[in-house]
Amino acid sequence: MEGKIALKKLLEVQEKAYVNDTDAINWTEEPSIKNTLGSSLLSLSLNNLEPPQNHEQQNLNQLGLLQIELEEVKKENQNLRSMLNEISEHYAALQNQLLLAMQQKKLSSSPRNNEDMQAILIYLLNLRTTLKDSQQNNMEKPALPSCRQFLNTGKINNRVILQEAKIVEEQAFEASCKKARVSVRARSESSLMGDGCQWRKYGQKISKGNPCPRAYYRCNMGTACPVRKQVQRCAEDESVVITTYEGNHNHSLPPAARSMACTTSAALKMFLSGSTTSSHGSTYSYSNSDLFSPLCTSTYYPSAAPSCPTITLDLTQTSKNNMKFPSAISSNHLQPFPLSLHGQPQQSEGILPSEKNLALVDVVSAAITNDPSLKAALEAAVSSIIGDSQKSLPTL
DNA sequence: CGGCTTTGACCTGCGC
DNA sequence: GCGCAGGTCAAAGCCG
Repeated sequence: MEGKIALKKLLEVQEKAYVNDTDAINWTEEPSIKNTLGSSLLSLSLNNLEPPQNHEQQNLNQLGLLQIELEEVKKENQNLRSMLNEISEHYAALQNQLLLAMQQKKLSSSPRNNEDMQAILIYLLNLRTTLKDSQQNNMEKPALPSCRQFLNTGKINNRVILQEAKIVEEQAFEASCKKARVSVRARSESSLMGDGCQWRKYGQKISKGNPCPRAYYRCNMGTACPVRKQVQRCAEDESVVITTYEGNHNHSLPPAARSMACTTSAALKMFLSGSTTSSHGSTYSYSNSDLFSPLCTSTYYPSAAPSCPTITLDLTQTSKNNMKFPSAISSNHLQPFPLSLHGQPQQSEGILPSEKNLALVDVVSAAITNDPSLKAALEAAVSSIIGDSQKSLPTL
């Protein structure tokens, strides 16, 4: 009985040691086990003294059993320890993976990491190509730089390539701006849109399919300013005036002209950036939210000259909604944007201001406070349709 | 008289 | 090459 108790205590101690995640137990040095086992064996041997002969043999047998059991427990202990180590290793590995994943997620939001990712992609592509080539040509496995080496050496090159690509893109955009034309459709009784620039008429033609003549104007503000514009009434709706601008001003612009320039420039940028991904097909339309929502729409109409892309800003919907802009309101009511591409005529028929119109503009101005693009669009619309009431109105 | 508009002629590009 | 349409030129006319 005492031997069983001693063994039971031994197992309890061992179990306690595992639960407390203690190190290996030195069974010979552990005092509690040593004492328990010693006293148990002592009592066992004392009890077994009578009758001495038979009991001695039995005790020896029990001791042997205990030793065997002890060995088994030791083995189990070792197994459990190895399992614990394995689990600990897996836990550490998973923790590292988690940390890595968190770091990657954090870095992926930065432009620098995008650059690294591009470099890594290039590295992987190079790696794949090189391995493919070596496989196809039955070559030996080529010496490849490590990803880190590649990043350190190739990142600079990749950066240069990216910068060059950006420069080429910007140059292409500037070239497109010079060639591209911006057309503004506005509902107006006036033949000309007041935009702050001075224009000199140099020609007039009756174009095919439109009984209304087309007038040709040249910017008269700067010396040899290359900007030209065409003004023509819409054949379908003669209340709509189509004004087309071409070229860049080589002089400073008044605020009203800058407003229009801002809008046309923004529209042109949007169009040109969009054209890089969309084919120049039949009709390209921007949704209202793209540019001027909800006051007007912007639509790309295929130009008569395919080599010269034209974007049309359709401002006629504002007038459909009784959005008549009072002539007395200067575009300075709204902050002009410091962009310059196009400028526009000053001559326009004035529309007398009214309190209703003023209130309307105030409401709209308040509505667009948090929307810069809408602000620019409204500003342009105001400046283009208001015109300069002081100027006389030429007839087409 | 100077600046601007008008208007017919001319030039150029494109399609057939 | 020819015709057409769009774009430009320049002389004449108009206006302040």
